[in-house]
Amino acid sequence: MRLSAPLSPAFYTRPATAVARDLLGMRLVRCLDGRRLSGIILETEAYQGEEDLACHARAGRTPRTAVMYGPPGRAYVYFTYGMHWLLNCVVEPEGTPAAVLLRAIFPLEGREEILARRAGQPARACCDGPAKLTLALGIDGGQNGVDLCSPAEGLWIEAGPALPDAWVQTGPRVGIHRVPEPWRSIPWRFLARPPDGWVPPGVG
DNA sequence: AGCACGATTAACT
DNA sequence: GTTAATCGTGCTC
Repeated sequence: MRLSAPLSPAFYTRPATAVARDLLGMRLVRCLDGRRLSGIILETEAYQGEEDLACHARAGRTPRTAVMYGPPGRAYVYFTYGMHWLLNCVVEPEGTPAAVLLRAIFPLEGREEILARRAGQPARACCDGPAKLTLALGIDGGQNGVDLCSPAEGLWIEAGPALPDAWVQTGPRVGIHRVPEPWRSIPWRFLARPPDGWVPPGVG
């Protein structure tokens, strides 16, 4: 596939756990006024189906969850705690509500602007949380529903360096302590831990 | 119409 | 370890 091409719909038309694992190492790209910001995805969580009581789709199809019922490869951006925007990508075929939450990136392009947007934060901690990365990349409710398989709307995901399984840890999803078992403990969090000093290849 | 709570973060003790 | 900030959403009355 062409370099710098958004991942195709086929990538997203799969179970949330598979997409969540394979998104590790991919490059999240944000275009703002012609400037390109990007980072390597290092942490994700899978949310799959109405049965998954941690997934917003547990409430069925509502105005908020409608995007998750739509075509795969769209952004699902929602607002929480009265102040934070969180970015997901919709997965599974249309009609099947599922999404993958993006929780952390390794800043690459536009590092200066990213750090400026995260003023006061050390570089190491500037994008290591789901609400931190949306702030760092200028993502909010305006991006809800955008097509991540097209560069037209300034937000997409490209191929990046493959990360070996040895670097990937799994565990329970974060921040859902009120959710009943087995959903509270099911290991649908995927965290890449590259060796110290690792820098993604092919970047200037 | 009212209410409890949230896929969080930063700043506390 | 604890807690305030802050408001959309979904549920109950």
